[in-house]
Amino acid sequence: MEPNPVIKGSLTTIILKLLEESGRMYGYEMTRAVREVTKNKMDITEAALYPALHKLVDEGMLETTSEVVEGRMRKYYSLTKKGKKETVFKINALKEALESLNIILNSNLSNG
Amino acid sequence: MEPNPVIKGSLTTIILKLLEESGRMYGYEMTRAVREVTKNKMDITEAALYPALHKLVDEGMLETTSEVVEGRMRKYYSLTKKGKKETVFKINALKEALESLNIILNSNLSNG
DNA sequence: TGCTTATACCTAACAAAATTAGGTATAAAA
DNA sequence: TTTTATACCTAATTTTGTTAGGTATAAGCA
Repeated sequence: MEPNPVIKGSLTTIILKLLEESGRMYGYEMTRAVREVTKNKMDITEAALYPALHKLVDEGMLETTSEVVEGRMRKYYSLTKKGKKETVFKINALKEALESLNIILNSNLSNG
Repeated sequence: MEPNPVIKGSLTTIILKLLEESGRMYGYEMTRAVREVTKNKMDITEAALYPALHKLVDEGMLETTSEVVEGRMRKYYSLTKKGKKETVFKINALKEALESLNIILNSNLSNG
């Protein structure tokens, strides 16, 4: 059973949501957290994740601090003030979009 | 209140779902149907829709019949046998992906 | 009559975002 | 010592949607 890819366009919002919940996380940790909470059904790939993280930093949504832990580098990301505001909007927009999509996927035109 | 864009990657599945429900529809009708069932919250643009329809025809998922109704051309689309099978898979995959996304958006790591 | 709105199809150029397919490096386990 | 896990990353390509149009008919309004 292969995992679903991330629904396109939702990756940025997923990142923001994870950071809103956790305070700070590093990239690799995000990939594991998503696998875990979705029981391996969703997999965010590192090749999509890292560029998305860098873009959010460029946009002023995230800030980073780097640490070396057990001989390996970790780059922690956290929300900036601007990022916190944006997170609220993005999550609401995505939730609304998901509701619309659910209406279509669950509609039964012949009965409704 | 501007409508949400379609969640990227879901347009194909939306088309298949509409045709599974309705049997046959034409492009313009699909844009109206989506607006109506979602109460104007989702808007599928014709510039995204028509290329997506053509691609599905190329892939053998849809077949078309053209008619002139009230002086205007209508191109009706319906699912092929292959398209019907594919529709089941695509809808299930998208529903699973939405469930995973909902888990993340509704997760409260501090309480869970 | 002329203008606008609704219906109905479409494409080209561009941008955004993810995929494919790698690469580097350390630590731990087999 | 080879593999697995951790941890970062990029380049080229593909997929998909957006922006910004175009064509044409019919109906409604001024």
